[in-house]
Amino acid sequence: MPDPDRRSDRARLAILGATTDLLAEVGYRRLSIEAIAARAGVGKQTIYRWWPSKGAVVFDALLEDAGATAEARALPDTGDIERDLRTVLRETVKELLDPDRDRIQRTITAEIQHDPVLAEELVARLLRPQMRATADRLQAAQEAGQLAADVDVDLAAELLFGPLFHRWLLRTAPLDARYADALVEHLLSGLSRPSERVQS
Amino acid sequence: MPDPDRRSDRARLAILGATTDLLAEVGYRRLSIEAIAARAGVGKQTIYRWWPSKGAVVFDALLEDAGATAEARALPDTGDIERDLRTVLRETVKELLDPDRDRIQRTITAEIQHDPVLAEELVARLLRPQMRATADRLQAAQEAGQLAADVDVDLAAELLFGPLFHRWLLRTAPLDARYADALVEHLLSGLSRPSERVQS
Amino acid sequence: MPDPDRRSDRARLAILGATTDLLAEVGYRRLSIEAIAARAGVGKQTIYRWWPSKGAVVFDALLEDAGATAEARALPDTGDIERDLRTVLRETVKELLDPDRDRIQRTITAEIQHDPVLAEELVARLLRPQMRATADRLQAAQEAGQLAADVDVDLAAELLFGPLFHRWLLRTAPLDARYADALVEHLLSGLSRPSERVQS
Amino acid sequence: MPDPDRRSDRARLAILGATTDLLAEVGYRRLSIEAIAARAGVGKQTIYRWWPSKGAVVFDALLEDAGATAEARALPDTGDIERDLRTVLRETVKELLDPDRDRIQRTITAEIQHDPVLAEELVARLLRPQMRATADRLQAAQEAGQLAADVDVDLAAELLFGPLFHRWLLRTAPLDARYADALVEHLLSGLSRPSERVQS
DNA sequence: GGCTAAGCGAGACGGTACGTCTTGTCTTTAG
DNA sequence: CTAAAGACAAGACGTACCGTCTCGCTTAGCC
Repeated sequence: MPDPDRRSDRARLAILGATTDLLAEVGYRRLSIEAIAARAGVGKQTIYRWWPSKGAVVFDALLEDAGATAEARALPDTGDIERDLRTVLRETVKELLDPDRDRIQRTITAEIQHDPVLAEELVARLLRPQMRATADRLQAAQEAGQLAADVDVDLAAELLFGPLFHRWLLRTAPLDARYADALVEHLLSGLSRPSERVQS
Repeated sequence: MPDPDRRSDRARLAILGATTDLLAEVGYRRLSIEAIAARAGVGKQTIYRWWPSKGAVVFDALLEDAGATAEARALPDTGDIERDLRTVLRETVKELLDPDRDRIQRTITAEIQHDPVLAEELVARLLRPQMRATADRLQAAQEAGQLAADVDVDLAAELLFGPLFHRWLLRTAPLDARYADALVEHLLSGLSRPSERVQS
Repeated sequence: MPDPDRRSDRARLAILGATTDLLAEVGYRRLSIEAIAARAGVGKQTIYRWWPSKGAVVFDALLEDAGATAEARALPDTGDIERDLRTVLRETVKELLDPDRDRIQRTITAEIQHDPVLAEELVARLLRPQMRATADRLQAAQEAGQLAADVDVDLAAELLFGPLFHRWLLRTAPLDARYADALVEHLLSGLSRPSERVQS
Repeated sequence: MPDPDRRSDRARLAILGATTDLLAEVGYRRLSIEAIAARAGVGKQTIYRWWPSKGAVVFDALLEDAGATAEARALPDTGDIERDLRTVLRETVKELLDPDRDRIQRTITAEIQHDPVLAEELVARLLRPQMRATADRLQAAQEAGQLAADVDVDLAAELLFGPLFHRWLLRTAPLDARYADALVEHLLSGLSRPSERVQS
C-alpha cells in the first residue's frame, strides 16, 4: 500500500539502528516496538507501515549487520581441501563463540522457528550461500581428484555444518576448534572402512 | 520460598495439561499465563508460585509429555546396526514432521536459546539420553566387529543427529526419511576412501 | 502529561456514565476500574490517563449528574421566607432519601474524608453554592423586614443544613420532612426568648 | 458459629493492637487483613472467625481507643448553662482538630456510610450518649427556668452538634472555638424575634 | 512555485496480558 | 484439637505494549 519511493531513509536507518542497540541492551524478549519508535525518534506508524512484525524489523536490523560478515567469509582455496575446510569451520566456530554474534544469531534462530517466511529469507541470504560455497569448494577438490567421485558434496557440507550448529543451538556439548577439526577429519578420512562392514 | 510439601498435585497437573492443550491450539507466542490459569481452573498466583516464567511452565509441560516418548524410543537392537539406525532416525524424522510435535519442539528450542538453564535441563533429560543410547548401540556394533575399532561412537551419533536437526531447525532443506537413510548410509560406508586421499 | 486537546469526549462520557450505573448497581466498595472500563467499552489506560484514582472518577461522575440538579434547585422566592425554606429543605430531604442519590452521596462523602482536594472541589461546586443561595434568600427576607437585621445569614444556613446532614450522615435519627419543618420553624421563631434567659 | 468462651484474648488484643498501629501507619485504604494477621502473629482465619469484615475489625480497634475518651467527656454542670455548653462544644472541637482523632474519626465515619450495622453501633455507643447527656443538661437548665418550657431539648442538642459535625465532615468552613461559641450563643439567644416576623 | 497527496512525529484509543496483591476458604502442620 | 501458617481460586490492581486511529506538519513531485 505505501509508496516505497517516498520512504524516508532517515527513518529507516534510525529504526534499524535503534533496534540493534536495544537488542544488545535488553534482548529480544523485552524489545518493544514502542521502545524502538521512541529511541529512533519515529512514530510507531512508520514502523508498522514498513514492517509486518517485530521479528521482521529485528531480522532486517540483523541482516544489515550480518551482510558484510557473510561477504567477507568467502571460502579460501589454497589447493589443500583439508586446510581450507579447517579454516572455514574454525572461523564459523569462532564467530559463534563471540558473545555479540552469539546473541544475535540465537535471536534470529529463535525467531525463524515460528516464522517460515523469515526462515526462508535467512536461509536464502545467509545459510544457503555459505553451504553452497562449501559444497563448491568440495566439488573443486573432487574434480582435482582429492575426493572420491561418488561423493555428494551437498550432503558433505551438511555433515560439516550440521553437527556444528547442532552443538551450538542445542548446547549438547561445548563448541570449540577441536570439534571443528574432528568433523573435517572424519569427513575426509571416513569413519568406517567398507571392508569392515558386515553384509546387510 | 513456598513449601513444596504442601504443593497441590491437582493444580500442578491441571496447569501442565492446560499448557499442553493451549500450546497446540494457539502456539507459544500467543500462549498466556492468564489463559493457562483460566483453562486449568487455577489462580494465576499458583502458577507464579511454582514457575519463574512462561518458558519454564511450557518446558515442564513438554517434558511431561516427552517423558513417555523418550522411554518408548529405546533403541532397537536387532543385531543389524544399519537397520537399527535407520529405524531410529526415521522415527525421529517422523516425530519432527508431526505438526503438534513440531510446534512444541520448535517452541522449546526457541526457548532455550535465551535460557541456558532450561537448555541444560532439556539436554540432560531428552537429548543426551537419546544420543547416549545411539552411541551405545554403535559401541555394541563395534564390539560385534561391525564397525572399525577406532570409531568415536559419540562423534558418530552427532554425525547422525546433527545434520538432521540442522535441516529441521534452520530449514535449509526439507526433512524426510530419505535424508535419514542417506545419513546412515554415509556413516556406515564412509564418504571418502583413505586410499583416494591426497597426502596432506 | 497527556494532551487535553486530544481527549476523546466519547470516552469521557462513556466512563462517567458507566461509573454512575455501576455505582448504583454494586456500590462504591465493589466498584472496580476494570468494570468501569469494560462497561464503558474503553481501555483501562484511558481511565488512568485522565483520573488519578477511583475516587476521582466517581467524583466527576457524581458532579456530572449533580450539576443539573444543583442548577435546578435554585431557591424559590415566593415572598414567603418560611414557605420557601420549607420547600428547599424538604426537597433536600427527599433527595437524600432517594436510594440512588443516597448511595452516591454517601459514597462521595466517604471519599472526601480521606481526600481534602476532592473535599474542596465538592464544597466549591455543590455545597457552597447551595448554602450561599440559601443565605442569599435569607438576606432578601431580612431586607424585606421579615428577619431581624442582626441575623447572620450564613450561620442561619448552617443551622438549617447542619442538623439535616448530621442526621443523615451519622444516622443519629431518621430523616424526614417533619424534621426539615422543625428546623425551619426553630430558625424563624427562635428556641429561647431573650427575656427568659438568665444573666450570664 | 465459633464458641466465644474459647476465644483467645491474647489473639484478640494482638489483632486490635496491630490494627490500630497499621491504621496510623498506612491508613484505612491500604490496610489489609493479611497485614494485620502478619503483624499480630495470628492466622488469617482467626480474624475471619471473629469479625465479618475489615471495617468491623477497624471499628472495634477504634472503639477500644475511644471508649475511655467518651466516658471522660461527661457533661459538666456548673449551674451556668451557657458556660457548660461552651465547654462541651469547645472540647468537641478541640478533639476533632487533633490529627490522630481526626483520622480515626473520619475513618470510622467513612466506614459507617456503607454499613448501617456499624452505624447503629457507633451511634449507640458514642454519639447518642453524648447527645443524650447534652439534652439532659438542657433539660436541667429548663427545669431551672433558664430556658423556655417549650424548648425541645433533643432538637436543641442537634442544633449544637449538627452544624459542628457538618463543618467538620463536609469541610464547608474551618472549624474553631469561635464557631462553637457562636452556636451556643445562637441557641440561647434566638436568631429572630417573633415580633419581627411577618404573618405567614 | 504553488498545490496536493503522500509520509512523517506524536500520541490517544480499545485492548490483552503482565506480574503483584489481597480476599476469603480450605488444608496441612506443630504444639 | 486448636491455631499458626500458608496454599489455593478468584479477581482487581496499575503498567507496558499491542496495533489502529487521528492529528497537524513537513516534504516531495506534478502541475
